[in-house]
Amino acid sequence: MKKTPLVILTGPTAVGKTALSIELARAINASIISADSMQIYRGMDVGTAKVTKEEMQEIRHYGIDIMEPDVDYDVTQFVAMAKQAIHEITEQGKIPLVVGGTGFYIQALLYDIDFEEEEADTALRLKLSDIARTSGNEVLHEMLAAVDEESAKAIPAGNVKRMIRALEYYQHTGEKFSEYNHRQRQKESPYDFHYFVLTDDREKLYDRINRRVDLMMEQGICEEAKQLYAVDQKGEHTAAKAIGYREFYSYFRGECTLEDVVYKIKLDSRHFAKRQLTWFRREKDVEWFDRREYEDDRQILTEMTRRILNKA
RNA sequence: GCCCAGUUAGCUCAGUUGGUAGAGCAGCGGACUGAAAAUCCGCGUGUCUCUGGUUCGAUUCCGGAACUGGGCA
Repeated sequence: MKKTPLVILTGPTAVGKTALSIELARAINASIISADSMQIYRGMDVGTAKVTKEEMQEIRHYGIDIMEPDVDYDVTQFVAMAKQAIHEITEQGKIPLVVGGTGFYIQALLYDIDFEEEEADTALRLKLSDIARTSGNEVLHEMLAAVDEESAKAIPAGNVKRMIRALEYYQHTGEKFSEYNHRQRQKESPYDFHYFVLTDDREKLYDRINRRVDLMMEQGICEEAKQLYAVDQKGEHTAAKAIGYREFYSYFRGECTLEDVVYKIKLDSRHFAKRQLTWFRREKDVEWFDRREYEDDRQILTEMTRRILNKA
């Protein structure tokens, strides 16, 4: 059977994915699926640099504004949503275009990672994180080593979150997490895809990030953060972990100045962009588009379109 | 003009009882398969302001200069 075509457009925060994605969607007759872990939340617009209605034009967007910030979302929900959207878009004779900076989501979708086995076990996660807090990370690490040596070797004792997931998986399935991972890694993508990663000179990227944060301040990111804070004062939900929002928490509590907040948002965004780049560098089959090698978006667009249509 | 303090990594600063130096932050690299904008791991050579002197040896002690801050006129 012929594989479903799929185009991915990603890259670090602030490289200019959004503007290009609209142009690309028009050029290849696509609908867009957002692969962004924070743009799914309503009321978080300027801080997530969300596409506006005007920017969208006539292009249909999936996966934006589908959750309230006090409800948690995760990869499994993303994959389910995206698969449904791909089906729908393909039925219409259009190409699904995945756009967003959440590499983990893209990976899970692209290789159709199997998440069926169980529901997230919040109670167990809490219990395990309690153990780490009261008895120390080493105890958790030893627990993991006892059932899954390979995972214990791969996950440092400092990384409580990943130790918890490995233990959770083992408890629920009786299979070692490392074995499961190994199995998933073998998977071949069910899609006939292009994995475009947009990048740029590091200094230019950081400049753009810094300037964009200043702009966000003018556009009312503070008000949005205030609303989020009102809903989730403790910052327990995933949405409250978003860069551009979480930095306001200490300000609202009177622990720092607004200047400190701006500095921190810029810093966190730069660190984030760097992590994204690390992620994409490791991914297989990506096609890099370095802005330094092209004169403008027009040229990049032409080249992307050429590659997509040549294959089809 | 005089007196005091300072000048060490991109930034803030430690330190060397004289044997050419180290933290935090920044920056850089990496991991990641149900929290992922999350979480975690790793990487520190720099004219120790310049210039004379003492010394086997000075970033460290002494003299001078420059710059910065504070004080007195």
